[in-house]
Amino acid sequence: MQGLNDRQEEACSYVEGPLLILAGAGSGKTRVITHRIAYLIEECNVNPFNILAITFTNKAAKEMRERVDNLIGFGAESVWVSTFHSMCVRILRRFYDRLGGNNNFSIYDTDEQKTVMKEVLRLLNLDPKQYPEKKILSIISKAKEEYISPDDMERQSFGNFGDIKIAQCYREYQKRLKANNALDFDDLIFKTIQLFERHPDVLEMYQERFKYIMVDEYQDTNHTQFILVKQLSAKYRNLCVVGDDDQSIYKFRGADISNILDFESVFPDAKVVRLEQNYRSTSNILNAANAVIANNKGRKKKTLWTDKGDGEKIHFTKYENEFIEAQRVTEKILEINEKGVPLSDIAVLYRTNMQSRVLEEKLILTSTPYKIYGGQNFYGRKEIRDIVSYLKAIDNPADGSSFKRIINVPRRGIGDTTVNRIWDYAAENDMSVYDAMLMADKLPDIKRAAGKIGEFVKLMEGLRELSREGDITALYDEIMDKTGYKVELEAEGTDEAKARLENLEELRNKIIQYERDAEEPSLTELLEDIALVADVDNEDGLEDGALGGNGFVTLMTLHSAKGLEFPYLFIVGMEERLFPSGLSMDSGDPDDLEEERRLCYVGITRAMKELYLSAAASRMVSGSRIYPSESRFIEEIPDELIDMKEEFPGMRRNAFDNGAFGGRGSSGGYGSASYGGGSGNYGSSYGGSSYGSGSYGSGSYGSSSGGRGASYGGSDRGGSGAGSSYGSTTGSRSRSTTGRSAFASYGGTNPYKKEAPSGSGAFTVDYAVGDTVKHIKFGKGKVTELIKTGNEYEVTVDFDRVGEKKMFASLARLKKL
DNA sequence: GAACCCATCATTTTT
DNA sequence: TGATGGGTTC
Repeated sequence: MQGLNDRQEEACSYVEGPLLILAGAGSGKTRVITHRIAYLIEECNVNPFNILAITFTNKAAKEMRERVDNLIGFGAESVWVSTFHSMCVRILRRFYDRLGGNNNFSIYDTDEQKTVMKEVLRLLNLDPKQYPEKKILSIISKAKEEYISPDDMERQSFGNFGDIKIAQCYREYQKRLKANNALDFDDLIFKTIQLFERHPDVLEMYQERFKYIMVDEYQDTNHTQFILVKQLSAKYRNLCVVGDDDQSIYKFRGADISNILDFESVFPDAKVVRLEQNYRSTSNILNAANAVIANNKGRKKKTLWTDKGDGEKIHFTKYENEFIEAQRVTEKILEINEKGVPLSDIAVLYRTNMQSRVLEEKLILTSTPYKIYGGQNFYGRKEIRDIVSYLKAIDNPADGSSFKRIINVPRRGIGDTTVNRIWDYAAENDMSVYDAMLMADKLPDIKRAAGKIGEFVKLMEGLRELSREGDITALYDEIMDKTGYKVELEAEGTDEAKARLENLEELRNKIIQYERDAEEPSLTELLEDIALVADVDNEDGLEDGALGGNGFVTLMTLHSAKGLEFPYLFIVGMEERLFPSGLSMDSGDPDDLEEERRLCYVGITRAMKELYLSAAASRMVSGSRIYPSESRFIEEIPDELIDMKEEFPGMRRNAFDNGAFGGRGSSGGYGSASYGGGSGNYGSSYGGSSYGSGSYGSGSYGSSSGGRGASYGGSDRGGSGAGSSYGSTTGSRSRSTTGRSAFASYGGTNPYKKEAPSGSGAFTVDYAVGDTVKHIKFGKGKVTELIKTGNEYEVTVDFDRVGEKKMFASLARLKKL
């Protein structure tokens, strides 16, 4: 086992019996797992067929698959590398009938769950205001994660009225799912456990198959996943779990940290190996992370170390507000980039998605290519969901949720009333909605719409007929064609419609690709892939810079950064009540705060070379301006590791030229003076010498404080300088990433927004002089002037209400009328 | 069935 | 502030 340190080697060669590998951040965890698999096969003569490696995300599974294949070569393909969920689907597709189900079940996502829950609420005559489906679903999900059945729940309610109602919803929901021949995500695990419990022969078959089991990211497992692992490993007891309790950050979605903390009491003969040597960060960064996490009580003690040098100190700067914070972070990024660091080596992390917005604005302004991770994914888009629903309805005629989605899309004159009548009838008679539709003309009160239903059924029958031929691409084309979906979008002709058509074309490509790559393509399996693989787009993004390009800056939440690393890292918004979040502080459960601290630990340990932390002295939150103090996590970093600064408007130049002023804890004097009574009217206190006057003027951020007139009048330091130097390089790259995903973000509000294609500095407008446009704040107006300046447009609009305004097109977000 | 208006509500997210 | 969803109106 070349290239492994002693601890890593120990972890790899301990193969019999339970083993807990406590793998600190950056300690070469994946390496250990893959090498351990290799060791099992090559040194212990274990048949690869008998090895199971479970991960959490598809991405991780894919990565591990590749690494195992590379390391082992022949025979590697028989190792099962899988996520919990896809493993369970595979098992249930074979044996769900043993539980009285249909092996051809559909998998429901949150949207479809909501549809079902809405029906349940209607059926039980519950007020959706009192029982919001989202809340009920989350309670049910929690129950399922704890392996609690509807009966258990009712028993545990001890007569509490509300609880009983929820238990009833739970029972009815399961009933409706069953009628739809569908399972939700939690069911996948739940039903597998149930299958194993009720059918020991099936369990034993899998126990024989999986003699050696490895679970990655064990700190993220929930209770049912724990049960499942325990069941599978009960016979041979060769269970190796790998994780880091300090990186447990998913309690809110059911992760149970006690799984890892109590591993040794559940398996008293377990061996524990700690991987504490970090290969990622400088020792300053590491020591800061160690110091922060040391404040947590419930943890397995671990101290990361490295033989790398100290490196630079961690930088912390407190800025006046979130705009300046974003501004300065952007400038700093460009500064680092100019030294030859590709943008892909730089990331900005934040606690909440909302914080990305202001950063985005500054990055657009400076034409800095960026990419936001998180938010809406490809399969979440309306048009994709629509067509996928057609496919699902064809594949599984019992799938009521999918039918509900498409029955009137495109419009075919089947209204809610008709739909409700059919659905009610189906529920009352315990039949599928499709069967109810088949006899629509016999249903009471449906006479008028019966003909339309008949046509729809005929359409679906035709498509199902075609689907039997097995050519999914042809089926897709027929759906687009025969339903009129394509024609409708084409007729619309808007940019949005065009973008939707492009997305659908992308879906078609994915289908073609699937049919080409799959061993035995089937509609069922395709839909399964779609259900279980949330986002296919994110894959290539991060490595762009590694290919020699400049790449783009990565923006993401601290959560999504887990498992990644960046040479230059910014964490913004280090403020009390933002990070740690206010909710975690108020919850009363001290572990919530500890989880925030773990999140901070995860954040810090993402940094390899340099770490820039920042906070804003004032920030807009939920519509009002607040004045947070800096995060306790900053205080927890030892003085000698961190370089503390404050930059405030009046002293701005000093702050900038002289570097630090005021040591820690000196925040009192500065800034507070300039905030007057805290009325949010900070605008007047700066805009002084060093900054172009209109930089933060009214129009752009909508702060109604008049006075400045045209927004962004002056030239912005970072803006003009960087704009020209980055414009050309970025323009050419935008397309090269992944085509469609060249758009700046999947998240945000409008995935089709024309502005700000990441990577391409080229911003385009769809209006011209003379057009009537609408501004979100100023209302309607006429474009009187449109000047292209570099990558931007300066647009002048004569508004009906407020007169003439000059603004940057990328920020004004004008809509052509 | 679409266009508006008002109220409400605002962590983190994968499968 | 702003997005979103429900309800109302034409």
